Amino acid sequence: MRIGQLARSIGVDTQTIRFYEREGLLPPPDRQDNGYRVYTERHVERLAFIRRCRILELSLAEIHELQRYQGAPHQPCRAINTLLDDHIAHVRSRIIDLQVLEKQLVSLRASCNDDREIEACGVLEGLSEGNMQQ
Amino acid sequence: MRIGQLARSIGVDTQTIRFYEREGLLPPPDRQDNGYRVYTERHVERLAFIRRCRILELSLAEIHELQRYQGAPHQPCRAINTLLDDHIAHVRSRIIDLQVLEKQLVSLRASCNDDREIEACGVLEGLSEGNMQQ
DNA sequence: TCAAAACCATATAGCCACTATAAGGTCAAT
DNA sequence: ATTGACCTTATAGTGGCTATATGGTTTTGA
Ligand SMILES: [Zn+2]
Ligand SMILES: [Zn+2]
Ligand SMILES: [Zn+2]
Ligand SMILES: [Zn+2]
Repeated sequence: MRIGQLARSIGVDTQTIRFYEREGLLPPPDRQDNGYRVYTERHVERLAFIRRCRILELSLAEIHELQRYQGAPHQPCRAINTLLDDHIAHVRSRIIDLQVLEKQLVSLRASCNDDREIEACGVLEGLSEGNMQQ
Repeated sequence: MRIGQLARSIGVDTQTIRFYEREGLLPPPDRQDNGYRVYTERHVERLAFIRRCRILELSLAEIHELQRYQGAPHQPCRAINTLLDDHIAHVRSRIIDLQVLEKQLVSLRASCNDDREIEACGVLEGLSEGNMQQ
């Protein structure tokens, strides 16, 4: 299986596959005589794993860590669960930040209707005056 | 006022100020004979404006656009309000994405307790099998 | 008085996870 | 013979900074 077929089967760009190889997330495949990469079923699974992690917005570093754990199957799995807990905490904290942000933005937006001159725009005034909490 | 004092008064790094100047968000200040930048009260206000926008996570491009509007004070302000509406829409859509993500992560986490070998880790299994929606 | 500390300058590279572009080699079908 | 689809490497760009290197200037104080 060549790179284009692998890319289509998983739904990523060929560039991304080469990028993962450079980053050490995908093992370097064998090459044909002409230099073309040849992938196996293992590469397909490995790439699918990476993509599932990325959909969950795990970082490449976190994925790398998970791959290291996979290499030591008889260790306790607590580190993996902790990694996920930390990631969940990041996501939750980001949600809260954005919810605060949304409130501020909505309140700012409420300070203007659409029928003013820029000079009198409530939004621009709100941004220009220092009445912002934090 | 030199760059360090400006930086401290607003709470940014001097590098950031030079960066904003390069990006065209802060007008280039006058220079002393030794080449040091000299800022005025206008620069302070302009930098404070940028930072308030950044706290609301407006992009530098959006801030640039707002600054262009400020230069045409007798135009109608609808474009500004629309810019903010679009930004609010981005934020809301990101919140929803992250909430979906959080649910998926929590459900994945629930598939493992802390007392297994990596081989049997529910989290790793969940990531390795293709049972993910989307 | 003179050296250290604090400040300023520019240029360059790194962060993250890709994405885009350039310039070219390989292969099958028309 | 040429098109088109595919493959290769190398390099640069995205955003919004932040860090580092290297060197000039000013201020402080022993
Ligand atoms: Zn994470
Ligand atoms: Zn308005
Ligand atoms: Zn926006
Ligand atoms: Zn586990």
